[in-house]
Amino acid sequence: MAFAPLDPLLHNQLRLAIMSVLVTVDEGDFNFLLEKTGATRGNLSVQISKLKEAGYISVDKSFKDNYPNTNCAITYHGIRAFEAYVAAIKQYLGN
Amino acid sequence: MAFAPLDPLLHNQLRLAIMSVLVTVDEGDFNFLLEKTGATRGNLSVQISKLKEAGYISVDKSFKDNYPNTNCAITYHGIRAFEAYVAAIKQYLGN
DNA sequence: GTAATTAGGTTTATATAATAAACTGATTTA
DNA sequence: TAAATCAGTTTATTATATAAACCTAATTAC
Repeated sequence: MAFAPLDPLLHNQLRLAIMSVLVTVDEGDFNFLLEKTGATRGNLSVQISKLKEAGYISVDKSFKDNYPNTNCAITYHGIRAFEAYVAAIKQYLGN
Repeated sequence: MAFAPLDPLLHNQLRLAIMSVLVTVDEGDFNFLLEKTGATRGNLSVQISKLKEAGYISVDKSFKDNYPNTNCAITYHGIRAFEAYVAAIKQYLGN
């Protein structure tokens, strides 16, 4: 039982938090994620981009009440990656 | 239930693997950790130093059969930190 | 006996990454 | 119309992770 490698994209506090939120709600916008994760806007923006680029989440940008609105949803691929990460890191945690 | 911060020292694959091994065996030398973690010597050396500097492990360097031998053991402080990390990251993993 | 190899590590070089600070552009309020 | 707010993005800087190169002593091969 060697240690499985940890997906570097998910082995980051903020990106993992984003995925952790999205895996339960299936949809959430920028401000929702901001509140749930406690991140700064800049950091959240960057990490959303990386998750999108990897295909772990889908990002829909539109306008809502005259303001830009960035809506995020986890993808099937993202769910699989998240589950794989959870299984992998549990090997490190004992029990 | 906001996300607890993850101890940056433990939120690293190799350092977490080292701690994961040492928390179960209580003592292991460089080659033992090398085999268990699958790391390179350089990386293992660096990460052992960081864990030692943080007081998470104690390191005893001696000679064994004419060769240098680096023996590592987890400290009480290290056990506490590991347990705190486990509790914290579980918040991210769901369930 | 000395050259090459192995053992057990350490040091350093570099590339990547994480994060906050600064910026942008539109909207609303004073 | 000036100032403040909203919703983000871009960039600049610092830190980090990792492998490659290096080091010293011991052993083996010739």
